[in-house]
Amino acid sequence: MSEINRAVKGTNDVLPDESSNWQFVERQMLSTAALYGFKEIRVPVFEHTEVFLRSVGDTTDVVQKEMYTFDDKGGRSITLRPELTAGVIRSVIENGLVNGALPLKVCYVGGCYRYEKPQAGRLREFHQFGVECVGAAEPNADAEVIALARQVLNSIGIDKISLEINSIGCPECRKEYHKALKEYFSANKDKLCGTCLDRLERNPMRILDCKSPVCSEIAGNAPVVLDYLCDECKKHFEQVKSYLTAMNIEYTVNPHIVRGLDYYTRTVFEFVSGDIGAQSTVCGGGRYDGLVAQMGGPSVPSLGFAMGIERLMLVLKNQGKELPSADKPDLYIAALGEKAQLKTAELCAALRADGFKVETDICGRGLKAQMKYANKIGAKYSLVLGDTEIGENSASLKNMADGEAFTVKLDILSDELFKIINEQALNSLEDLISNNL
RNA sequence: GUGGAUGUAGCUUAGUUGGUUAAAGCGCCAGUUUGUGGCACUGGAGACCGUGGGUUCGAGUCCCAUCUUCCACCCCA
Repeated sequence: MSEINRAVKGTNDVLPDESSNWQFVERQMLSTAALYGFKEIRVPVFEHTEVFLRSVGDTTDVVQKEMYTFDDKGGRSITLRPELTAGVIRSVIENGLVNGALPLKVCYVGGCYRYEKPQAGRLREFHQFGVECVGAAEPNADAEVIALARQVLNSIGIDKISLEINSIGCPECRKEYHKALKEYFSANKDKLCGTCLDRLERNPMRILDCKSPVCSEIAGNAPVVLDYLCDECKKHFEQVKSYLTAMNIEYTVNPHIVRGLDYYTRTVFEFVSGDIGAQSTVCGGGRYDGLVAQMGGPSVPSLGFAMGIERLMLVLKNQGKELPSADKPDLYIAALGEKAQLKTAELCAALRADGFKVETDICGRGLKAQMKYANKIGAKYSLVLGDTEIGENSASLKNMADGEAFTVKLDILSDELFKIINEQALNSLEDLISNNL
């Protein structure tokens, strides 16, 4: 296949049969967020490159080797967003939203772009749902945001998933911890793998995450962050845990979870699934108290999370979960002949104006083919219209599920159908029929 | 960026030691007495065998390159 009919590497189409799943999931996300007072914000897919350098961090892999960056025709350096927090915070600052009522609670759904090597659950264009809560420092804010994530997952049918939390402290206590880690790992320098030697310089906390057996064994005895937290951070973390318990949210403390973006402080958390391969983090988030100030706004403590929609879809699929399917057509009208087609057009217009999903033949097919089609698309009812029916001003309405048919008058078809379809009035079908006869 | 696997009709696959018009099932379309779907039967359309080179009288089958997809590392959602 040539390039013209092939999607770009690492991108995915959402096909007609899948789109209702996406619509369902996104609807659940936004409406669940609304329960907690989060309103949707929509920001551009691209930003000045500087926005990401400042927020995500210029030493991170995301910035160093995964961004789609280019100069536009005006000579600006532009980057397709690799995540949404940066752009959202930029917008919050630019539009002065921090001057309004705090906390500011916003949520978003949108595509992100990262030049990565695709694998299970990892794409170059992927979609995230996330929230940002700006201006809340208290530990119950952390718990509330985590609770929201949990409820979103539940609302789309994901229950088998675990929550891991950790605190990576504030910049003050993290300095101490880094020092301790460096000392510890330097002592074992000769045993560490190549990448970890590199990490030792750049970000020693990453070594805790290494999957090489040797490194992880060494990491097992490494100093634990939680032991290095300052009193304030320690207290905050304890309170977050109490709130989670109070809200009946199960969690495990995993001192090895380290988020990859520079802006995190204190609480970090992940929802992890064992059903989708190596890329098992479905939702990641935490507190970023310094970010707003770092991006030129006032100093306001904030936090948030993001979840990968494709990964959620994978979890649902691999766990065998069925989402509510798209609504089927209420009625298919099979029309025979020109006269009937005109009448059908009239009926379709009236019924659709009333909010019914109605389809009819637009391929010039015969009756049998039309009925087959009606069956294929899952129409709940079908109606055959020909010269005879037009002459008698009545036609036979057929329930496609059980084959039951009954007569309806054409001029009041809309009303009758409405009665039938609404409140699954299948039990009152008989009344309807006798009334019509 | 590193490593392993894959690539034949819309989908799932068969194609023997390289040999005449590349198969099957599902799906699609159309028929099986006149105007009623689901079942069954019959027929039809649909593939330059990922792409580009090469070896050969001859390649879907062998070699090289390249791309895609998949899986893992790395990293992250």
